[in-house]
Amino acid sequence: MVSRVESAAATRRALVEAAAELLDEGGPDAVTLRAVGGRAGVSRGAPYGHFPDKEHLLAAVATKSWEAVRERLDALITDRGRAPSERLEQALTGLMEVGRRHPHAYALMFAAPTAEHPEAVAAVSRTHDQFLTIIADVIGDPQRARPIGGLLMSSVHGIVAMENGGHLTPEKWQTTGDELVKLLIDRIA
Amino acid sequence: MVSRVESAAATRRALVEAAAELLDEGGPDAVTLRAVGGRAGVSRGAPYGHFPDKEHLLAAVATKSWEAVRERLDALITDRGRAPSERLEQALTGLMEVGRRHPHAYALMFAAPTAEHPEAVAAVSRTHDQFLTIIADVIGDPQRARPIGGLLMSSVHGIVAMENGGHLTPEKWQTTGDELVKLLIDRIA
DNA sequence: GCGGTTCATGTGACGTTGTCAAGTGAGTCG
DNA sequence: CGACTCACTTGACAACGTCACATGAACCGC
Repeated sequence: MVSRVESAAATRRALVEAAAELLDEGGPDAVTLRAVGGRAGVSRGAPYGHFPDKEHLLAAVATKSWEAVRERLDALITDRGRAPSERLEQALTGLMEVGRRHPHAYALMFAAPTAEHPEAVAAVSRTHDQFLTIIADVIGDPQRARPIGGLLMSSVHGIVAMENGGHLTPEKWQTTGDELVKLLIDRIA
Repeated sequence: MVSRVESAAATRRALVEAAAELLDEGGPDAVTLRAVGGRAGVSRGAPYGHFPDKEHLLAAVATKSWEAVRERLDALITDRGRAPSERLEQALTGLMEVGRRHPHAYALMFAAPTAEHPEAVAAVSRTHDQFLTIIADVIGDPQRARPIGGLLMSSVHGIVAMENGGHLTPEKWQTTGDELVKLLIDRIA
């Protein structure tokens, strides 16, 4: 019923999910290989059968998070019932939502992926491509869409990062992240 | 000549500087209390005479970095030889420059300062105020300057963060961080 | 000057962490 | 059914943050 390779793949999935859960619940310090193994139902050394080191496990978590965002964008692109501008707004606010709901995982997604994690780099690239697809539908010229897309992506990320870092206090800036995204789309897209 | 409190203050300064140097040179993993003490010329336990724990030492590094940025802005504001718009551009590109030259310290500056570090929060607030001063000189209405300032600050931070994380590749977005800052100022300020 | 006090620093120790090497046992195949 | 494979367990080690205690020089009242 459960072949050996299937159970190995299941363990790998369980390890990544356990790491993601621990990251969500307790931040980076809570992600211990011992805790990850424990939650996944294996021992502390088991992860080394699936990942060369802790960094690669975290890269797998980042990859999974990026893939989840990409799937949201896929659904958005497939849904032909919405106007392009509406899709763009939903794409950007969707990213902000992820950053708010899973701040630590979000920070991990935007941390520098060392060149030793090609799968993470590929997942980021695929997701960015979907962003560009959505943006190009709003901006007619696909040549102009790329820099505009870079600015939108960077700006929204900055807003989320400032929010999560506690640097975007309403008292200081007299505004909120949501308002800034609206203002951004208004001025840029 | 060197009183006891003076030498203690000097040691504290040396510890913060050593931590900042190690952070620049080897990233967060290189900042161990043993290495910090060693570079500052004291033992591994000496930092505990000046900081309750490692986190507070890092908060002092972040505070110092923010103060350095604020001093740059102070000089920019005092310099009456420049047009307000030029001052704004220099303020934003100056922040980007800091992010490029000291990526790890920059990341530390924008990490979430827990409420237990009021000095760090105060340094951030003071620096943001100077940003707002410069921005208000460009935007006439000081009421409108605050949200605009929040958007500019967040966006530039996002650009720097994307750059440092390797997520702003020219091939993908057909642009650079410098171009995006220019585009941002053009559209927003 | 001088004895007692204060306090920054040095040192030994402990629990935890990431990591590796050796061992183990269940699943797999001829 | 026997030998092999391979994911997993366990023991061990160095490094880390942190604490308790020891030390010695700078300070202060006399």
